[in-house]
Amino acid sequence: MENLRRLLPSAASLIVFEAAGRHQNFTRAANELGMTQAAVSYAIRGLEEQLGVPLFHRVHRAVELTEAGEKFHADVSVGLSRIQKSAEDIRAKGRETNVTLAASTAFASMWMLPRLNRMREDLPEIDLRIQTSVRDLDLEEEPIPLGIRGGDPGHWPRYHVAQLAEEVVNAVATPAYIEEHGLPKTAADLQRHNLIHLEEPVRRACDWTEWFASAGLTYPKQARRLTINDYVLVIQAVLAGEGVALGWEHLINPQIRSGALMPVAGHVLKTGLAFYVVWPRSRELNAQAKRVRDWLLEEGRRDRAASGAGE
Amino acid sequence: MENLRRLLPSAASLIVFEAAGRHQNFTRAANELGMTQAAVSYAIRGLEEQLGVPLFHRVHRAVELTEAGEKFHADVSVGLSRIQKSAEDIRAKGRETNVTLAASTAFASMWMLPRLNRMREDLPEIDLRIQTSVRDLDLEEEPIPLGIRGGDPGHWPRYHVAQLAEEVVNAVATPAYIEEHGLPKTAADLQRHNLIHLEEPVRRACDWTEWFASAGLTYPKQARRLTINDYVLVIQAVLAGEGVALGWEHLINPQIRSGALMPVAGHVLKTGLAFYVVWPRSRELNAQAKRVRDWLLEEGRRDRAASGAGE
DNA sequence: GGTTTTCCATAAATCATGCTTATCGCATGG
DNA sequence: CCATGCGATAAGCATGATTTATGGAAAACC
Repeated sequence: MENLRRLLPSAASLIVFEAAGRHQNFTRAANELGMTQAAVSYAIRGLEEQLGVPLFHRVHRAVELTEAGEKFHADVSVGLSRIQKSAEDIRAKGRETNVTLAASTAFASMWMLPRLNRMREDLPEIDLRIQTSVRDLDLEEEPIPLGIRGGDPGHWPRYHVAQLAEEVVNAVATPAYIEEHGLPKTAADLQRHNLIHLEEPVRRACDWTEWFASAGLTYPKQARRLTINDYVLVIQAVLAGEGVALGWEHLINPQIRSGALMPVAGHVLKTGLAFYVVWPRSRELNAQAKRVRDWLLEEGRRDRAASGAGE
Repeated sequence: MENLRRLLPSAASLIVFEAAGRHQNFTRAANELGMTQAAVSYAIRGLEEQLGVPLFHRVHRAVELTEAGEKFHADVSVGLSRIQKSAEDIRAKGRETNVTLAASTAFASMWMLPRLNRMREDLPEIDLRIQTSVRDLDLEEEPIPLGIRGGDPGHWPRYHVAQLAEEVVNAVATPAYIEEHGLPKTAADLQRHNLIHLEEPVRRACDWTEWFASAGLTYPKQARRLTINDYVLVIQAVLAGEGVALGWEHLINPQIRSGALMPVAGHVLKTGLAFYVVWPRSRELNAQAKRVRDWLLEEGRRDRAASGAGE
């Protein structure tokens, strides 16, 4: 196989030839390509010299492909169109401005939502789309580059992971509730309060039993028990003054900082697990997704710093 | 569909990319292409800017294709190799130096053979191959660009034709024969001579009957009759002093000029037909075949001029 | 039939881009 | 720790692509 560069030193003339052959007319080809007729003539002549064979008959005031030109044109068309299509696909993909993030409704509404404005400021050209679902999606199957997951990364060997926040579980209530029912100073105090339960149907979430256990207590049998199957609704119930619930620190930090919620009982549960930004190893993040990922992680760091400073 | 030239202004970088992707190594690609590593780096960077997507990971002291690069490389490889193959085919065909000419054995040995040296001088780089056959070949079926035919071009509408020589039929003998048997001054004289007959099995050829008729005579019943089925052998028989035969002027001109044969009886038959160089309309002559055709025609003109001057 | 139009080819001049040279940086491995 | 290997980068250059300007020839038009 000959060296392609020696065979076709002026690859650009292939493009010219393709257009010229298609039109069988140099002037029109020149128009299409945004160049002059003379340049087309020059390019074709060069190609003919390279190949040692005329590609066009010059006849009347027109040109038409020779037999060799016809054949070559067919092949060049096919070859170039394949390359062109590929280039267009790649460019289109590179230009895509939307990045989809798979997350739980809790994360979406309690972590992302308060930060969307900031994100719009930092990454104005990125169109973030949040895909919420009841169970963690398999990103390898979905056309989704990024996800948020809580748990043990050892269970997701097919994903890259970057930690966003530790799993820290607080008992929280509103100032109004505390005013009415008194402040539970210890975990033991809490056993007399209205505890709101999350019954997460799919994802793992710690419950009061676990929380009390971590405080060295057992979960109190209690009459006034409210169970809700959605974390967002649990927090809304707390905000409505219905009682005390467990809240993931990274999700309720904004409300704690604003004073809407207060941690109570002086005990937190650190499960040793964490929440992660994840993306499949099988694909590559495009530039935009990378920026979103980095922004999320940076935001996580900012949040930790803010909490740390606040303590 | 976007303008390909805007999409890929530097088409040459495709070739560079193909090599670089194949080697996954810029330095080696540069070697293969006969350029410097810097140029490869530059070309790839340009392509990446065009596409808006990195094509290679720069890692350690190496590069490897990104996902996008991988895909693009596959398409570029296929596309370019198709074009390359086509270009190679065309070049090979253009470089072919052999030209085949289909002709009768008579034309081959009596017209071409004496001129081969001259042709080798005039067209030294062309390797002429003469294909002789008993019947005129169908050049559209055979991979033969040029042929020699005698007859009426109206019968070959699918061929381009260019006249090489009129059909002029002479009665000829050797000086030795004339010395021995006396010079036939008229056609009538010939009726007492040893007439050698050609019995052409396939191609049309005029015979003594026709010749005498054109002279206003009838073919003489004659005892000493020699019939040969090959024109070359007929002439050889004449040269051997066996008698008088009919000879196509354009074929025996060399011998007439050299004195080896002499036209006798003061009568020639012009049939109104002619001999032609022919080539099929369905294909195009390549450059070499054209040169051979033009040389043949020029040689025909030279021959006529020489005969005309000689008269 | 002459004039105009419409093609392509060609020559000269210009411009730009692709390429080279030279150098640096960085990571690896002896 | 230095040598080696490989890429990136910057600056300058040269070639080749492109333009402008012109000519020619066939066809179309009046």
